[in-house]
Amino acid sequence: MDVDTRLLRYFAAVAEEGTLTGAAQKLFVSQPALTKQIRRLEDDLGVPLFVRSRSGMALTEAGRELAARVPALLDGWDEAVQATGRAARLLRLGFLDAGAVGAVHEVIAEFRRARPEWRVELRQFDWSDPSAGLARGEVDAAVVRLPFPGQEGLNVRELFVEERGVLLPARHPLANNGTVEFRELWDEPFVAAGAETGAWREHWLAAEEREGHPVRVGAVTSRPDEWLGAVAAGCVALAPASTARFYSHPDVVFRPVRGVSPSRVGLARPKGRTREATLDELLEAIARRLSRR
Amino acid sequence: MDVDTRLLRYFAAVAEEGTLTGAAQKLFVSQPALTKQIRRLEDDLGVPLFVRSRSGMALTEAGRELAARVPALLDGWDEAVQATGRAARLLRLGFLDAGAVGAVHEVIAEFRRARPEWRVELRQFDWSDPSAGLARGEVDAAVVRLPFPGQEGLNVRELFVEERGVLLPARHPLANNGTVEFRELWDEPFVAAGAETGAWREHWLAAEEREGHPVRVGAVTSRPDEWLGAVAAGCVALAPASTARFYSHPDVVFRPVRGVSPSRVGLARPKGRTREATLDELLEAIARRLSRR
DNA sequence: CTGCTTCTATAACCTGGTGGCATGGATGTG
DNA sequence: CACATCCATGCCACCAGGTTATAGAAGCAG
Repeated sequence: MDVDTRLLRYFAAVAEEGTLTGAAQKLFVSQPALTKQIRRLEDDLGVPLFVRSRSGMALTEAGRELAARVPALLDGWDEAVQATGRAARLLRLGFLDAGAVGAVHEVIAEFRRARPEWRVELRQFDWSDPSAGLARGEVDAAVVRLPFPGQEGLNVRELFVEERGVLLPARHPLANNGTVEFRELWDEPFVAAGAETGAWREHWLAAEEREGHPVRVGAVTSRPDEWLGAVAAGCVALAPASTARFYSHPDVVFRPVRGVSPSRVGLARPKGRTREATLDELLEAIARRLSRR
Repeated sequence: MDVDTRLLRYFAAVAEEGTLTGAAQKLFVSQPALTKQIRRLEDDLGVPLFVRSRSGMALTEAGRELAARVPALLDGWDEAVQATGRAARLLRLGFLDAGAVGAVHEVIAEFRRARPEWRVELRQFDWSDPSAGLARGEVDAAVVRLPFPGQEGLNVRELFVEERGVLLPARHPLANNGTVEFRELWDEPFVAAGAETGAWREHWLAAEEREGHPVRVGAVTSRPDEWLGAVAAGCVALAPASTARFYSHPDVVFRPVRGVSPSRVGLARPKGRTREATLDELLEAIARRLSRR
């Protein structure tokens, strides 16, 4: 019988979490999708894995047998992926926005000179996965924005802190001010990340700094160009200061904001994985460079 | 990064076989499908796994690393599937045609009385997989028709031998004869299994008994009802004698044939897997009953 | 008892992955 | 020089998997 490792991750998440709803949030998928997948797994195996109830999903005996084996299988696969990367002398780095990556390109160029036999791949991820590919094991390490959901399962090293400002349509009245008070933005329509990103979405809507004032969501997007487009079309969005340097749009302006917490940039890698010395070397170099700011 | 175990089996087959074309036959898929899948695996990993040449596919260093780990992962998964079956007291048997299964139903009924806590699931597979689900690990054991491709990788025990005859349209001139000479059928349009089944297809077209005379394929099908339908519509097809007892169609008749080898029925199970005592017990009972004929 | 909350299940719809067939291109071989 | 044997590509059909919206069941508070 064939399965996708994705399905195994789903199963493991539900087994651990005990509810579909909860697991769905951690996995960045909708609850109905999980319902269907878990049911399909049971159908394929011909064996019930959970007992459903109002309070959630409890493992059956067969489910416990499976749950006992799945983590090792997933780890085994991740290790195999890592091994092919090692064999091919490839290091994969994930990132979300050009701002956070900043001087990383220079570090990589130096690294390349020092270790010409290695290749470094820099992959950009969209905001549907705030872990920049780490959650799914698609990269060896990632430059991330803290905080994000799933962070606890990773090894995260904070690098630096950056003020957040706001992107405004060029014609917006506040676009003339030097600095904007966050309070003035409370009733503006915000660009938000997808609902599946939970706390990450909240953080970029600055839900905590609103003193209970409700959020108006004007657009939902997960990619930088759509994001700028939405602002040009009349929405507003919080953004780290570096955004102003790396992205630009004729009808969008960036203004500092008083009253929102800063954005923290970190370097993340999987927990407790076998260490690849060359990767450590690169990450160390990146950390040194970025922390300096 | 997520993969389907199917993709891993594909990779393992190509790695072992050394050619896409050859592996495709063993896997019962088309060669272009394999080409695409292997390429996708390489793209996902961001690492080339094979070096292509006119003579086939040679593993790269990274490919060897992967090939060294994949079998263990696949075995691990199969074992996990088996474990859930054990925990749920479930035995899965695959079969292809009602004829070969014959008295198995009675054996199962007896077994059920003796071990009421166990459940036996009898699953029918179509001819796109002559191993009746064993190749993909979908069953614990299977009643099969020998020979079939992939047989070497399994533990096969021959049970009995059964003459093959021919299914003819009722209005066919030969339908009046008592026994048909196979030679008389050489130019008839045959119903065949899909090209992906290789030697299995050949065997049921009796390619070896034609003394080089070419085959005329009148229809391709993988399911019993389509198969009978094709015969009713004017094709002919070889079939084991038991077919006459288990399938019937108003416009189709069965006649014995002289000059084709008989069909051998066997009981197959995965090689070198941990033995489940209860499964052994059931298989032993089936073997005893079927061999008696 | 009623309304709210918190679970899972179902329905309708959309998209992209996966496979099949037919065909092309490259490269040794009789 | 034709042929056989590989792998790659283009086009098409289908289904698995996702999303949103909504229903259904069951505790819990007033």
